[in-house]
Amino acid sequence: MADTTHPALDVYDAAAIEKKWQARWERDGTNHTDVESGVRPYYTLMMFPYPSAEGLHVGNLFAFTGNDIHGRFQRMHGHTVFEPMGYDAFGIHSENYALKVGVNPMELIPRNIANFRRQLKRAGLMIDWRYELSTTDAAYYKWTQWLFLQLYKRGLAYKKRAAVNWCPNDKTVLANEQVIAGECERCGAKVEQRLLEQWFFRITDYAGRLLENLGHLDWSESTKAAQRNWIGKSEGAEILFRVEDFLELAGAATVVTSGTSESPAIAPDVRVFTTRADTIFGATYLVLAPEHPLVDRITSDEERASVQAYRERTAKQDVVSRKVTKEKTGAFTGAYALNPATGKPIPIWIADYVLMEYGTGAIMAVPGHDERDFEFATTFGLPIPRVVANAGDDEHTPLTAPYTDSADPARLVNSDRFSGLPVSEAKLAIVAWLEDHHRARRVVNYRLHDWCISRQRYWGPPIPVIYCDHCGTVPVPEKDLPVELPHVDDFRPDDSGISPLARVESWFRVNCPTCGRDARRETDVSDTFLDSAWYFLRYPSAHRHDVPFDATLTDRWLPVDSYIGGNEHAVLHMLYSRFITMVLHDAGLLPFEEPFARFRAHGTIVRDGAKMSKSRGNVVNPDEYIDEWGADSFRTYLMFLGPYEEGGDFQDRGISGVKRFLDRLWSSTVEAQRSGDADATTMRKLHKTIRKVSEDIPRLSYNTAIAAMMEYMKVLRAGERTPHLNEVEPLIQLAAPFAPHIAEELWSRLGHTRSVFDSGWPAFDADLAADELVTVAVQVNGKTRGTIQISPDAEQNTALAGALADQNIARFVTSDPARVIFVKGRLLNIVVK
RNA sequence: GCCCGGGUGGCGGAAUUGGUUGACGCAGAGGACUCAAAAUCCUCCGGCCUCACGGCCUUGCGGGUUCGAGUCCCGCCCCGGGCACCA
Repeated sequence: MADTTHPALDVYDAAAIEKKWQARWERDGTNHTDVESGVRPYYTLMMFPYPSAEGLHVGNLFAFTGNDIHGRFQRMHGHTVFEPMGYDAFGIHSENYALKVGVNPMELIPRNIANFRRQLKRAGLMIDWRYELSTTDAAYYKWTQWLFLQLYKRGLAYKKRAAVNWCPNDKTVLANEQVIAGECERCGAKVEQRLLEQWFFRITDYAGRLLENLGHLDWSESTKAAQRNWIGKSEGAEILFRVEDFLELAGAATVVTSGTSESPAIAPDVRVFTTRADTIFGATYLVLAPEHPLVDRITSDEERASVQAYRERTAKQDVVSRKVTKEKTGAFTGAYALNPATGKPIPIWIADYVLMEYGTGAIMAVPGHDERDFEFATTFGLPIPRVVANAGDDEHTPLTAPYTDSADPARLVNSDRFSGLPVSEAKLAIVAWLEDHHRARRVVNYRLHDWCISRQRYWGPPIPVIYCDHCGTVPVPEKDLPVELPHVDDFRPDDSGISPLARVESWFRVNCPTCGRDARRETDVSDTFLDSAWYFLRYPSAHRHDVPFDATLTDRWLPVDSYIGGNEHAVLHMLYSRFITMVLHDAGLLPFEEPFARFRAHGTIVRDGAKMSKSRGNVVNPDEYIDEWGADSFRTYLMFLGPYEEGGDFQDRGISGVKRFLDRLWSSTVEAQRSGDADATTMRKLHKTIRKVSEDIPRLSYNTAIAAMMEYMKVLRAGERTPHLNEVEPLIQLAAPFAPHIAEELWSRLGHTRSVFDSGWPAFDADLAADELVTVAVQVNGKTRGTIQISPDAEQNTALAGALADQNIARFVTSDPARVIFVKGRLLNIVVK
């Protein structure tokens, strides 16, 4: 094919020119990034897709196109832009599909990827395909396993037996993040509780930093808010309650014989966490989580049977319904503790509304000022004293409902010498007072849990650990990585809670790397979120086989300059990525601790007002639309249908407007080639458009940028005149990020030999954009009564004179103006009495 | 319950961040071209009143601040998303 051959002479043939330019870009390496030494590197990243069998989703394309426009815009501003693509191909989703069709994901995934690649190439994205990666390649997951080892080395990976979320349908453990309202995020099955040995990452060690750093990240507010919620910081105090009459309770004999380091002879303290230390005078009982380790020691003989029964009952209950059920149940332990504020004994109960995982697993119950405690006290007939009063109340006003306000008018009552203090002051004063007696300290708690990364499944990177009877848990030496995932015919999970890999003896039987004796591999694989928690580090170094990420390249390209993705990953993926980055930073392997300098969450696309779903049959298949309208129209329409960060409504009819715009761009260029005259009005509009588009693209305000170009198109084509080349050329450049193929085609037809993406960005000239006359709105008493045309820098007097010359305006000015407000070039408001 | 978004014509959505509400597009109406249709091009297009000039109303609801409020403040209602027996 000769370069000079144009697919059609004067008609915009999208299919032909898109094919032509995709081939050209590939041949010329137009989209190649000089990763080693390109000037002003700019890393635009989009969340990599899971390559499903259904093919590319419009949601993906919406995200990628938005990112691509931003990247192309940066390139036209002289940056070396790196826009890589990869596949998040491990995980339950792929595996379940593979099970359904009965084909090993090792065969399935490459097919899906090939289809994705084909679709992505049709969309005309500025991807450097030489850096493509898949998390399922051993060359990639070798380093995912390496990452595990780094965390292990630093004491951040540990194994514990824990009650975990078990999905009976997918037959695997789920992270808390993957349980939505008590159901499996993937399949919707009701999640159960199971006790299994699991690997965890100590993300809770980083809770404070993960929260703190959010303050200075340039991210979508919604994403930051979601992370804040998830981390769930709460500031309060831990207070010690001494168990009363402990010796009597435990029985003197027991105490003497078992007087070890545990020293049961000393009455134990119950440590509680509270954010309302101010209400301590109203704490009339304590509640421990049923699993609390102290329960056995303090339970009296009379209550032992009922306490035991209650504990067994809760243990059987699944994690979910325990948290959702609001009815208060519990059992009295027979023990009492001393309230350190009042010095009075209060009963100790156990109840499932207190969770062992949060705080200290024990609370001081203040039924008067906490809804849950109020319910509990009501159920069991416990006293409900008032220790906080509102403006109209006093210490005698009975409580018919819990009073939980802590804002201003609320003051302490019935609280000894603290009575009368506002809540916030009382909090500090009471904690300080108890602190002096070593009965309290200020504490910060987080809702965040450690990250469970074990999966009893097949389709993931094996966790690189070996168990040896002599040496214990031995991490696989780095030189032995990757621990390759074997091809297994029967990869179905079962109820055993053990990974399918445990059935492959030839694979898991190994020699201990330390002592050489018989040992066995860990048969669990790691969570997919670990794969995606570091992929952005891999892209620039995708060609390096000796290191996960090259120091020089990393320094050049990271942190990511612009990250775009869906808010469905606001918590999981984005939080884990930040955590992993911080860990690597602390290990001295990265110079920064936040991976994404700027993040914008894109919105979701619905169709005809309804969420797209297979069952509803309203899923947009990109291939069909690209076939019918061309990628340029499709891309531009996706960007036009709503504000990028909010998404929008995909309506089939709407795409024609965008297509018409591109048609007109085409014919205007063709016409302009047959000469034409430059025109001041058009130039003025052109420069206004350049300014608008240049401002809108960095803000991801793509819909208004396109609207601005359409507006310009109207002016350009107004009347009988033929447009001038100087009026059209810059428009081609402005449109190029949105519709790259047609832009390249028209650009080359105008005689340019280099890509439009290397042509720079049209300059905005304020002088050329300046209006000769502006329309000023004239109001009388704030109501618009007309407009006047005046010079943009005309003063108030001129404007007023002009306004009063207008009959319709003048008739509302019934007396001398009491006041005149003038906003230059905008508005004149005449105020009359 | 708490935390983020959002509510503007028949529809998708604009609005210089306190200054002419409805840009741009879709749908609709009328017209030009055509034997005709498609395509293309032009005009109109929030509601009510008026022959018209023009007037009144209108940004979820109710108040307020201001010369002026879609935009700011107070109190509500509804929709989408996140968190939630987290002490």
